[in-house]
Amino acid sequence: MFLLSGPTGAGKTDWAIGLAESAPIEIVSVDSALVYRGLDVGTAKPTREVRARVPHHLIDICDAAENYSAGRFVSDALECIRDIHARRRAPLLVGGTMLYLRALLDGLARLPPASPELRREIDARAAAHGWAVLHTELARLDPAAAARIAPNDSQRIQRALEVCYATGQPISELQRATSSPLAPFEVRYWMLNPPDRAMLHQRLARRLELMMAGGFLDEVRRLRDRGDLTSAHSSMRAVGYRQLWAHLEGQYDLPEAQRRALAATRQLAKRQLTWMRADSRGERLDPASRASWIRDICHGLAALGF
RNA sequence: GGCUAGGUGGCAGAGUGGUCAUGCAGCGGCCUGCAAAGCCGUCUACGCCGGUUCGAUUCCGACCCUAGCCU
Repeated sequence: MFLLSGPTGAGKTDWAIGLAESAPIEIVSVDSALVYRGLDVGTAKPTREVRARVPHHLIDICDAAENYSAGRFVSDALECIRDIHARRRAPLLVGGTMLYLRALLDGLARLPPASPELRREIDARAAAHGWAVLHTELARLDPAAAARIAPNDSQRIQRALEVCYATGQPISELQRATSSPLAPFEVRYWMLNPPDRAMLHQRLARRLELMMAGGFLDEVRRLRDRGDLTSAHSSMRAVGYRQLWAHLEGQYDLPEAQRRALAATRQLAKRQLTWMRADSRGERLDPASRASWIRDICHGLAALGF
């Protein structure tokens, strides 16, 4: 099986589709935003036509009001991989959600899933007393976790407390043991690495222009008009959606929203590049080497009898 | 030409005779079930020239530029 990651806008999707056109592969998306139905333009989701031609998985698998998670991703992805293998084809996992990728590569500890009740309760206490107080409480329950988590890092403090309450054990203890769910497979892992940041920024700007021209704002308006979504849903916290939502709420004008959306996109790409730099496992690919990459994989697959 | 206000880091915007504004962007980093999230760290600033001073971005003078008003 194959893994292809890279920052947003690097062209991962094009590569994957290019490969799928000449190799017996199916694409498994590794992307926390593509899972949501109704988020199309702003996520640069592969079109229906493309998906009719090349099998894609883990796209449009949940409602925008749901909260998908890394845990669900790992089991969903493993199921996809098994199915694709059963069809005598090779899975190509493609995406830029680095936590998901890492969860697959390194495994996730056996932790309880999110508990909406506990989170609500923790949020309420944070609103009343501040996160610093909860961090102090964490320091009492799980000193090792508290030492690693910044006093301001609301999300991780919440998760650590949630796990402590739910299991009665410190999260730092439970996180100790993990094993790679990909261990049984032969994996090749590539990272698409744009050599020039300025050029990537240009691409991102151009892509956002195209999204705006392609009805991005209407898409967000439609989602907002459903009435059951809020800016707190993970789907609406996605890059671009958040800023356009805020604009529709009257927080700033459209040019400002677009400016902020673009900045958020650049920051996303930067964080993805940071993950990539820290990961020595993947082979770095230059965007110019697409044709030879495809050729090599085709040869490799042919040798394996595909 | 005269008067007035002002010229602060990529942008916005405080302030002070000798340590630090701050926010945004940028850059670097962290990352175990919300991750397109959340968080941490970080940069060359004081228009120009001279003067006062132990020391000036801050005080004084000239000059340049900008905005408004006047002729």
